[in-house]
Amino acid sequence: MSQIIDNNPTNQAKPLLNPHISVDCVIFGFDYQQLNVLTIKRGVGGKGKRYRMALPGDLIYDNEDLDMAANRVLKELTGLDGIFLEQVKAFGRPDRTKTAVDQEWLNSVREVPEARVVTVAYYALVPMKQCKLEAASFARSVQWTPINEITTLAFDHMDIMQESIEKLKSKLNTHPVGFNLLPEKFTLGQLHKLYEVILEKKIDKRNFRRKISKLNILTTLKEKQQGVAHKPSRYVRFNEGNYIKLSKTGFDNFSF
Amino acid sequence: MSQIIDNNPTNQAKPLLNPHISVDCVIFGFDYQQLNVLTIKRGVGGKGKRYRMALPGDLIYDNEDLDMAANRVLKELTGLDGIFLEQVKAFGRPDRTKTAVDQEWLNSVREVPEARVVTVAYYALVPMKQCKLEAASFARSVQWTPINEITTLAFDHMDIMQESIEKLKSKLNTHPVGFNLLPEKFTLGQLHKLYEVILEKKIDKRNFRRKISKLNILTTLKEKQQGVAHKPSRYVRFNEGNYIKLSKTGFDNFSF
DNA sequence: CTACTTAGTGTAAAAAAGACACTTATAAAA
DNA sequence: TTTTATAAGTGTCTTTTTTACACTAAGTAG
Repeated sequence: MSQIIDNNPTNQAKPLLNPHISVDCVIFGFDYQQLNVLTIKRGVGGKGKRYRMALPGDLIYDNEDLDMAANRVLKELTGLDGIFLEQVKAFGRPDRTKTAVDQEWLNSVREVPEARVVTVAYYALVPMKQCKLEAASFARSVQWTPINEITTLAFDHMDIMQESIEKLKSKLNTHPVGFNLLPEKFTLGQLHKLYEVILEKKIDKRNFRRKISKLNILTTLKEKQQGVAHKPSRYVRFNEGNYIKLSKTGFDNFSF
Repeated sequence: MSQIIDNNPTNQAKPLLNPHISVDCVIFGFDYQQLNVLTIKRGVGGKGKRYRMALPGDLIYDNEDLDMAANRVLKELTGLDGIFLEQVKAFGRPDRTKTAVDQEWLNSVREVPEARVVTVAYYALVPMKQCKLEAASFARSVQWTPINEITTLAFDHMDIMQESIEKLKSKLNTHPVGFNLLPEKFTLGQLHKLYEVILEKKIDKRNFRRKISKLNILTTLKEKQQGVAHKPSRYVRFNEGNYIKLSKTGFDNFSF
């Protein structure tokens, strides 16, 4: 926090007094095949078919906490509340909004388009099927995009996405947060695939199952998978009680 | 980043357009006994002996990157450059500067004391002995304070410090960054103590030494400790080459 | 020369990780 | 109805890592 102002006259202090502050959200979804991120398309310049892909985000409101702002953006796009959401970090390169295309869009939408914008990035893990995507007022469209098909994004959003992916990976190695990407009932095969996709490596099936089961956070249901052309799996459910107990003591050495 | 403005007239959007942005630094030092943090004292109200302890920080300058601002604060206080410095996260509670004492100080020092201030926290690891502490223009004094003697700080600086300590702990369990808190030459005993102090637990000496030595990032020097009332230790030196090689492949399972 | 202190070292047991292959239940295709 | 294709589900052995544990050595202080 800024408890300091440089009031030494020999230092030419130039405190930045009118920046903008925004949040941007990297919203992850898993479709049982690959990892996806919610992207929005925005018109550039306001007319024609030109558009630009970006991460969803917004300026923070007066009296609004950063976390609240991120939750607001998330809810506006997906309709979902109470989602796993964690701050990544702040991004504040002075030139991060200064390319020609970025400025063109800001001109059409901001009162002070040249203002410096510091953004606070968040990542969220949502059960993809439960999302009701709704193009917010600011976006021409919202869509899930597989992460390896995202090659360019507005501003420094590629950096933000990349850092969020790294954060997700390391989180997965210390906390079993993958459940947040799955519906209430899921199969161990789906969870296994999820880990392989996010960590980008093959994981031995038996070793995976052994390790997960030792965590004691899954309840196996009676219900079986239906309509699959192979031996159906028993569904499991995430068991919050054990997870919370476990969270407190911590599971430092959980990693594949 | 803020690529979104809510231009839907039914939503009463209240984007925050004149916040302040600052950086705050949690600067860790190790005196071979305990973990210390650099704190500053600031006069409150401008007269008398009343003061308030806080973390060092400053408003960011125009055209200054966040990392640069944190490095600037760090250098101003310690005289040191090229120090291990990592962002923790942004803190932005709307009321984080709103207590009476906090406002009193802001009144004496800010043009817009009631402005909302979002701060970006950093933590730094410095070799304590190499610091030449210098009270910056904004601070009445600067001093090292053992972390367990810090009970109150201005604003939300206690939260910031606490989260920084957590971050340091988990960093130490995945990356051997502890070296940054020690001078160029040090002993394994000192490093051992450092781990015990930061992680707040006893670590078996032989197991500690084995694990560290497997990392292959230390070079043992011929030089011995002098003037100690016990068997002198051989000094070791951190071996950057191996560390960098190791950093790339990552040492996921490094934890005590 | 005695007392005190930290340095420095190895081994055995337990736990975790890694490698590995076959049977089973279902749907789809022949 | 038989065959084929697909993912589910399961156990053991080997290697690696972790943990627990105790004595001798080299210096200073008194």
